[in-house]
Amino acid sequence: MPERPALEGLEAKWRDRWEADGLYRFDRSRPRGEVYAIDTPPPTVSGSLHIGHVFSYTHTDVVARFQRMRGKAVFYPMGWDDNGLPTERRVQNYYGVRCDASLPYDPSFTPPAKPSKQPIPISRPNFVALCHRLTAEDEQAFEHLWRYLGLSVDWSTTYATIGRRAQQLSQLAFLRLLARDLAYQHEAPTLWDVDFRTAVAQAELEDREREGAYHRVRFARPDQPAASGAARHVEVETTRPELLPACVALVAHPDDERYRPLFGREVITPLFGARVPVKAHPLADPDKGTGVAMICTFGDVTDVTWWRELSLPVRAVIESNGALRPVTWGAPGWESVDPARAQQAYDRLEGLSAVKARARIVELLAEDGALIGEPRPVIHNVKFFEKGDRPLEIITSRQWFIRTMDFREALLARGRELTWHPSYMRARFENWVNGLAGDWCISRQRFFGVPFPVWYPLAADGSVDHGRPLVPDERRLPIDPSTDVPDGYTADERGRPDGFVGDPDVMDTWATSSLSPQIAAGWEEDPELFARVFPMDLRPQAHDIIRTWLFSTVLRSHLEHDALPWTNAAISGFVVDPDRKKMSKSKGNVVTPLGLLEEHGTDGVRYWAASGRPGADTTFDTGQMRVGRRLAIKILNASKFVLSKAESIGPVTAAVDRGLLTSLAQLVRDATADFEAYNYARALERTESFFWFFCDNYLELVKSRRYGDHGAEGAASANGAMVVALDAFLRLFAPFLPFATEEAWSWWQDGSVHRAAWPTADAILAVAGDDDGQSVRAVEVAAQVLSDVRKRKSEAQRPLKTPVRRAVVSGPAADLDALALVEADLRAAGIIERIETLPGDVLAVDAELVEAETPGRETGA
RNA sequence: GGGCGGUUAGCUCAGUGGUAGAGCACCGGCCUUACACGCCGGCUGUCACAGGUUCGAACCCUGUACCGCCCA
Repeated sequence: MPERPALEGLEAKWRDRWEADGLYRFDRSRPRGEVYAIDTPPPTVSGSLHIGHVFSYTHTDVVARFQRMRGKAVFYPMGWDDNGLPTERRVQNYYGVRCDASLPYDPSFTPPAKPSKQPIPISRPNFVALCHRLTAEDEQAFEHLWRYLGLSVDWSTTYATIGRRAQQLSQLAFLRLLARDLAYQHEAPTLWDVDFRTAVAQAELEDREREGAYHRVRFARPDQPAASGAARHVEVETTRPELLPACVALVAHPDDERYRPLFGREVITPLFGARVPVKAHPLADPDKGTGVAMICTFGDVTDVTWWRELSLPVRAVIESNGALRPVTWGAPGWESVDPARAQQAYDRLEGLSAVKARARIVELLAEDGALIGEPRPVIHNVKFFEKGDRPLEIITSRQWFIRTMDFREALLARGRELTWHPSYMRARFENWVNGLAGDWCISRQRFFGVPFPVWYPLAADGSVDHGRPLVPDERRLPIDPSTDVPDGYTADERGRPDGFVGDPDVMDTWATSSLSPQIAAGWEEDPELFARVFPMDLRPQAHDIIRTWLFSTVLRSHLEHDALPWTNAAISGFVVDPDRKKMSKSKGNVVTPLGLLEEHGTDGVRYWAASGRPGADTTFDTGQMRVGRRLAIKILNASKFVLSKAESIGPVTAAVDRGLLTSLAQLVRDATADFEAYNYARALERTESFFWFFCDNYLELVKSRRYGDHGAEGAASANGAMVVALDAFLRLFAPFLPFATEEAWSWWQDGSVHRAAWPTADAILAVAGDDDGQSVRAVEVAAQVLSDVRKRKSEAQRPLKTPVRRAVVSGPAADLDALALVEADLRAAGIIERIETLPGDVLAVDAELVEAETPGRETGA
């Protein structure tokens, strides 16, 4: 036991000891009922660690430590999410390279020491190798922080979402779904990012407000004879006039009297002279614009709905890079009343991006006289890929999907079966499931990801036969169809007529992350482990990815195992700055986690994090970290005091001691109930509050007695109670403040506090003996009187060691009886020479201090 | 526009029907032999607003305002 206990250095000391002792190793010999399994969120290693990570991972660790102390074998793996776009982007910037899938593998390639300005094009295998190389470095930095934070992860159980095992399982699970027709391939309009040139899923969308303008455009009505006097035009407002060549119909609400006469008739598009029908559909909003809208293939998701439900043809103009593609007007599907004029107009748009084409077509329409008035500016919501910079387009392409819509009701039922902490977070899940618009698109046209384990036969004419995919035997997985060869073929048949070709796509990262429980639990690889840990007990995560990670994991588990992947979901909030804004890099308000841990001590930072209730957004507050640090130091000092003269331990007989332990037993009950309800913050608050009472009042009350001033028996009772209390406090605080508690524990106990049993009320009450309520009251009365005496001294501005000549305590008889039990302790703690009592209604104290000595003249400055 | 959460002391937050709380900050005092990284004491309120239920409401119900998040 050190002379002056300190927190400095405890993190490194215990981190190394825990690792050496294998303290957090999972004991896989234990039966399922004695296991607590956690589906840890794999952090994105290409991103930077921020305070939000420290916050939410601490919550999980607190729960893990509690469960471990309750005797569970805790399965607490760590994954690294290195799969997908964020890594690609980081590798591109870090090494100055660009992936070109058409290049052959160069085994001798090494990246330049300094990234060149002009990105070096490299093959996909070379690019993937660099991804693996960089993520390996990133993982080390993450692991260092996690260990410094004291996460009780079993570091022998790690996985990476791009690792061999994750690839194998992603492919295996995909093939199983394919065999059951739960995964399918389909050519359909799909959300598309024109910069990343990939499909994206509904879950990856976000709305952003953008400035736009309504352009009023005039369509001709050939059904009205020139002489009739009726309107010969119909006017449409659109924010995307550049899609006019892709217009396939107009649409209005079925009840809209203005347009009812037009339904079933045709109008003619300006500039391009295409005849398009006017249709009725309830999704058309009579209050928007002129009440009649253009249906283009495809301007937005509503266009897709109209196109499908009204059985319209496709006339697509946007290419995968976002530019307007070449079109031959007059050809089948591009009929026009004046093909030459249409071509002339279109030639001025071809090759332009959507934004440039918009400006150009506005000029053309104005020249033509088809543009009515000036464009009317609006602020409207535009759909973006959450990682993208330009608005999403909708492009028809061949993609892989997992069936989702068929299971809407089943998923809602799974959501009800899951226990949510806090419970109201389930509404987020239900909102999302109810709002699903289509099956889950899982294919991405990218490079760094899990490939689809599929090839296609080539026909004699070289065309790809997507209808008969070639799949490998499961035992071959993982495979890369761009280098591996399907059974029955040879490598030189790749790309040749009657040969084969690999599927070029990779899977959405969520298609892998949604299998995190299966990957960690050894599905189809380690059946014994899998049976012990799956379904898991806990999924901890933040609320922003309920629609992605939580949803997709529930879906995969439902489809594959007909079960929930876990029984509890603990949803943590965000860390916000004092203005209630989310802390994020783009807002420039992030702080480096390691610096915080060093400044305030890990226990101090963990205290702040653990004070955040499940689901609650929590203010970044270094003040709370300082409070936590102070608490950790207090634990060390109080431990030192309790242990310093604790040789004589005997039966706990004194009223103060018995009362303290009786209250402590209640604390243990309450804190345990809090933990069982995942309300760790409440458990911490209770424990902390009682601990300060223990230090400030109980320890002061028994100090004199435990030093032997009132005989050996009294000292033995005090020591007995203090040691029991300290033992319980260290255990109760251990999940929150693992370093300070372990340090204090090591001064007098064998083994680690983190492997010690969670305290029980019964064990403490066995020491305290039967309580008639009087001993608990005696402690309260003593604390009250002591406080009043201190107040008297404080108001007189006298030192606390000033003796009290006489204290008159008035109060109800029961309180005065209780007082008698603690009088000796109270007189010693308050330095009270004599205590007198008077009957009264409420407890009150009148204290008379000894006279102040005549202050002698101070000498010196 | 829909859903969810929040609004309590200067700040950060507890508080599920029974006398409004804690910590921080602030002010004053104390080197009391575990701790000056400490201790003692003090100050601080229209519990967002308006109705309702109840013997009694910060808490339950209805509505409003504002803040935040999610989804259209």
